[in-house]
Amino acid sequence: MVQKSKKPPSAAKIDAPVAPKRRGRPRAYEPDVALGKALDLFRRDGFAATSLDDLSAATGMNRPSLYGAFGDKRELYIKSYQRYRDDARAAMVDIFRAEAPLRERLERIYRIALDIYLSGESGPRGCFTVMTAASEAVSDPEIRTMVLAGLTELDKAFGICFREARERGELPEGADPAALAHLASATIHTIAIRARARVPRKELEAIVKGALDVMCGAK
Amino acid sequence: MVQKSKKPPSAAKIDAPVAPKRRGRPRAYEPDVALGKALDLFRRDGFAATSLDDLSAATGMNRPSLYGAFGDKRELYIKSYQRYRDDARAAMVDIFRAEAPLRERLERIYRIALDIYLSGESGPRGCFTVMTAASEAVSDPEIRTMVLAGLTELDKAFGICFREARERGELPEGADPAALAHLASATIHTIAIRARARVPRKELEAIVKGALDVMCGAK
DNA sequence: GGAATTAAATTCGAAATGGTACAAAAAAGT
DNA sequence: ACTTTTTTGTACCATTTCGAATTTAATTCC
Repeated sequence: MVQKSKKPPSAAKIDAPVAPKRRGRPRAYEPDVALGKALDLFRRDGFAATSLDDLSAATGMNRPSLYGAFGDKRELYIKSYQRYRDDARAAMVDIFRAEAPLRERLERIYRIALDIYLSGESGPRGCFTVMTAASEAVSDPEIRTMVLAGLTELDKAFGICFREARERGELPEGADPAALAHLASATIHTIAIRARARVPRKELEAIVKGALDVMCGAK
Repeated sequence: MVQKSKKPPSAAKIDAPVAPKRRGRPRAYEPDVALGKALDLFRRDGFAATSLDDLSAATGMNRPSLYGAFGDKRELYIKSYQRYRDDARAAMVDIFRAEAPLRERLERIYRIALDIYLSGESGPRGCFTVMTAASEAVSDPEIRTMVLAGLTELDKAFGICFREARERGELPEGADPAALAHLASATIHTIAIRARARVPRKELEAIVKGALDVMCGAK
């Protein structure tokens, strides 16, 4: 116990996630899980219909703590949306990068999408971008930028899929990857909307299958 | 001025829209235009973010009058949505019924859709079904029913288009009208969302063109 | 002209909302 | 033990919100 000085600064950069020995009273919440709860609420009810009291109850943080940790309601909304996009991207990026036949890749993407849209205790939660962020996008430039980034990111990911597939001969020479990508995104959007109207998963899967038949050629 | 009695009751049934000689103080507003103003607000801001004061200001009716004429906020919202669907249907029904080549019919439908989604003084208004009604649909069964009706109505109208086109030989035998109809609806949905994010009309038209190329065969 | 009827306009009230001020609490540093 | 720092928890405030009660105005019927 003689050498009880601070851990060698050489490892300082490495174990950033472990106890940073903060100075004051420790937090009674985990910022990440709290943000997840906030995200759930915003997804279900949208920006305006979600009150700070609701958020406070869901996160277990009282309002001043919420404010201190995330800023005002709008900032919390934006951070929630950021988190949603990060999660969605993380869930899909491996599939988009995978070396697999076009149809299989797309099937896996849509399976993930349906998982995201249909989960939720109090009904299917749909897609944050489609359901609530797009609404705010008209009047809020910052949210609009994020929505646009989300939309084009998806378009591009699909576009790469189709371009690679064409190069591999899975699609006819004349196929237009950009147009197909927009259709693939459109299919994402339509199932997000229908999920929110409680269309059962079976029907959504049928819609996806029909779209895949058109986009990839009938199986 | 001798024969100043009411107009002959024989014409009563015919000119229903003219003065019905109501009993009390006449209305200071036209219910139809007031509902249109309410619709505009709900489309722009959604249900929760639209206050009765906003609605009162926009319609020129004070709150008790609003309440008396349309019921509470939720009823007004539902009536607005009803009105939106009626307007949209009216704008499209002739095109859907028209005797014209598939591609031309679809082009006209999408032109109307873009007109609807992109209009609005304070930014593009998007689609009521997609932007606000679908959000409410999770928790409100009545709204959900209307949303589902709107979605399937569009699917069916597109389905008829594609079925007729196949019968006329405009599509290959193996084409699946139901799947194509879902893609056509999906394209409606995706442009509604993108319009809301202020994607310019030119880009939306390009997306539509690409979708048409895939669905109808490149021109 | 007066009663009846319908709607407008004013006003009220209870609850909820977003945000903040301030004191108490829990930890680390000295 | 005492100070410093950070967070919690309570209470508060001004404003907004939805809804309704009440009064006033405009019209038709008798």
